[in-house]
Amino acid sequence: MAAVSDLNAHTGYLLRMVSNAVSQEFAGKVAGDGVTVAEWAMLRSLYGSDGISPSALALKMGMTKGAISKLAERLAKKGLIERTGNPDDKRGHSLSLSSAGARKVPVLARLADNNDAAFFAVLSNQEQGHLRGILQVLIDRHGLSTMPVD
Amino acid sequence: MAAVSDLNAHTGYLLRMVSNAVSQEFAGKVAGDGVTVAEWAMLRSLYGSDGISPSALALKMGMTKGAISKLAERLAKKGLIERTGNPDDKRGHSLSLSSAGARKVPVLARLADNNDAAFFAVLSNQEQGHLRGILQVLIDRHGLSTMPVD
DNA sequence: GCGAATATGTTTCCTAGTCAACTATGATCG
DNA sequence: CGATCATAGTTGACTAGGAAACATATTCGC
Repeated sequence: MAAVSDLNAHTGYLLRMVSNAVSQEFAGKVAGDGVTVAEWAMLRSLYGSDGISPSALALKMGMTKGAISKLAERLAKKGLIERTGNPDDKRGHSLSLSSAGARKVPVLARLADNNDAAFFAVLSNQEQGHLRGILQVLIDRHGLSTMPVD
Repeated sequence: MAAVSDLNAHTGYLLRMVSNAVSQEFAGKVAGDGVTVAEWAMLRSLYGSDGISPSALALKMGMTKGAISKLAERLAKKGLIERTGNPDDKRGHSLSLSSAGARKVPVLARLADNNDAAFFAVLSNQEQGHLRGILQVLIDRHGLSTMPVD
């Protein structure tokens, strides 16, 4: 083996390549709807968790509260979500989908479904299952599922 | 099935979670050596391709030339690489490791090896092989290996 | 009940990358 | 040869996110 092993040899590196490719492809598809991948993720997270607080959402989405703050700002400006103050705790806010946002989610969800299906279609059903299983093991063992997505 | 399928259900989503986790862990480890993940990737790419042009490197690393330009700027400022003009074609430049940079690569390579091994150690050898195989299929079928890393 | 610790969001500064405009140089073709 | 076209690299405007400082607001301990 070489002293400096091939960068390609790292599984983490392969993972990053593939992950970037999926995301990038999806980014192109949702761009037509005027949203970014991160924005879609937030809209999706709000669907079903309406009225959640920014910090809870940060936990759920695996992002910092600063990032959520800015993301929410952008979505509010686009009229897709609404921010309201909490009367009980004046520090707290509530994030929820606007009606325009709520209408957009199913459309984007369909895009996401299609994108995923198309990208992984080059694998057999068995391989797809294998991949998902292995990823799930990694997620569990590394405690990555801090987010109770549903 | 729900009208809006679970975001967790998308394989691309799982992939992104795991990929981010590996990268982030590695980022923490190389931070002690004063470099970022992107900087390490460039140093590693230069090792063995000394004197490569910025645009060739962009192709190899799957980044835009603008990104390479800025990355090179940072590394040059840290004294880890050197930029020299090309006498034949006054447009072209050559990037190469400085001696300090060359000394740093093996150290970082060892860190990368360890990080990868540790992260995927929760999988059996067979599972690791499976994962790599599947990722390689995805990379091949989607034409992602534009980069002749070696 | 009042001071200290804690929680919530926002803001600022930084890294990181894309895209597109731009500059400078080189190549091609009439 | 010279106009046009192509290529190399840099730069600026922008999106995106993390880390930490910050301003409020709340709660806890005494």
